[in-house]
Amino acid sequence: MNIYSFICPVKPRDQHKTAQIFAATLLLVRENGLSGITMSEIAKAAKIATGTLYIYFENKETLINELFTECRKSSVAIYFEGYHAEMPFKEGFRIVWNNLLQFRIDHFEKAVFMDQCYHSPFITETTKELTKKMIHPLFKLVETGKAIKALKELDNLMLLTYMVGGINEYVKRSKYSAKKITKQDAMHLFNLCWDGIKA
Amino acid sequence: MNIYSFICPVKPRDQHKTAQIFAATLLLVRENGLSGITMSEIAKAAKIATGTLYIYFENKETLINELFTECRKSSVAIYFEGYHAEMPFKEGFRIVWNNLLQFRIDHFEKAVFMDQCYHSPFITETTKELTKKMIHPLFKLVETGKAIKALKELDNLMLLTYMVGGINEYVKRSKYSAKKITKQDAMHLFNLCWDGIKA
DNA sequence: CAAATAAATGAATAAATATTCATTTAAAAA
DNA sequence: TTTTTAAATGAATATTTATTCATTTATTTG
Repeated sequence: MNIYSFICPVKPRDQHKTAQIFAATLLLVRENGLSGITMSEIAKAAKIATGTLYIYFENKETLINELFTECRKSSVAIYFEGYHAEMPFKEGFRIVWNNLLQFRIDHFEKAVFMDQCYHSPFITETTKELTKKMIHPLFKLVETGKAIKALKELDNLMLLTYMVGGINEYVKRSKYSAKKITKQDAMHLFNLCWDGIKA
Repeated sequence: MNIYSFICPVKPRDQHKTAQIFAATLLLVRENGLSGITMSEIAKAAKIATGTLYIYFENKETLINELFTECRKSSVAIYFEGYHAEMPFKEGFRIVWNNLLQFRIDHFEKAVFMDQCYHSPFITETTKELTKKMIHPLFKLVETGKAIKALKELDNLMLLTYMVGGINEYVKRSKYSAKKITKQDAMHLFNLCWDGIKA
């Protein structure tokens, strides 16, 4: 009997290899779409045998759900880097907004993957609920903004989707036209957003 | 020899049945994602035999490419309904904006399908180029807006993606939370957009 | 070091899915 | 009505892809 049986219900895994598998999957999804990936291709791209994949993940569904959760987690972790509640609201908002943009630029493949997962049959209800909770801090941010009259008194969802939607779409189209997004572009884009949502 | 051999290179098809197939595909993609559809399921949902599907479409790739093109065409056709170049700019812009929103509400399944296709391995370069040209009128619209100093002097892509991205994301999230979008919501959302992009 | 245990392999199998085609049914022409 | 042609069918086949497992390789323990 393994000592982990009591301490940890999950079998310990080589973190490096897990990361390799995740990276390979993201790469392939960006290149071929969620409907274009196969387990053997993932294994090949991760430089492991197909069988090894099944040591790390029970099946394809599990792999995709775990990767989705990991992507959400890592994205939210970045969103609030450098943010402090005591900052003037606009300054804090700009930091979060910039982090949102930067995440999508730096980890485009994660953004693409999460996008694709939205309508996929792979993501389970459990994963959906779990990852929904993770973005709660964003809702809190816009709520604060409304409370101090910095933002328009509108539905949270509306403010957030307008903020996020514009970034998403711009980064997506820019990547496809091989356009590099400059600091100045980012500033202009922020102003578009801010002028729209400020009270 | 069939008279169409010279007049039209494409075999004439029962329009009604083609529409049935398209509708079935859109329904299934909305429900199960692009990676979750099979040819036999499409046939079943369209109430025809699998073999019949292959009379209408050479293969799965062709079916999806033709449907994508059809979705783009029908969307752009709607965008400029009621718009006239002689209108005051903001009025015309509002009409197009509203049509964009309304299309995504009324034909959500088409929006989902097109979204999914973006990163899919099915859509060929030819289709991408073809459909890219179709959205040219939207670029012209924002260009006009800039020319008369109604819109900020920013990159076309930036203005357009910010306009479209917000709508996309809002409709998407609303549908998933089973939220009905009211006329008032639409007005608020328009103001978010307009306040952001106006000069 | 040898023995025992764990991890990795990838060819083989099972399951799912695209595509075909011999046959049937419907429509048009004679 | 009979003959000819076109359209539709869906079971059968081919292909692709998920998953398994007997075997090999690496690691840990005594």
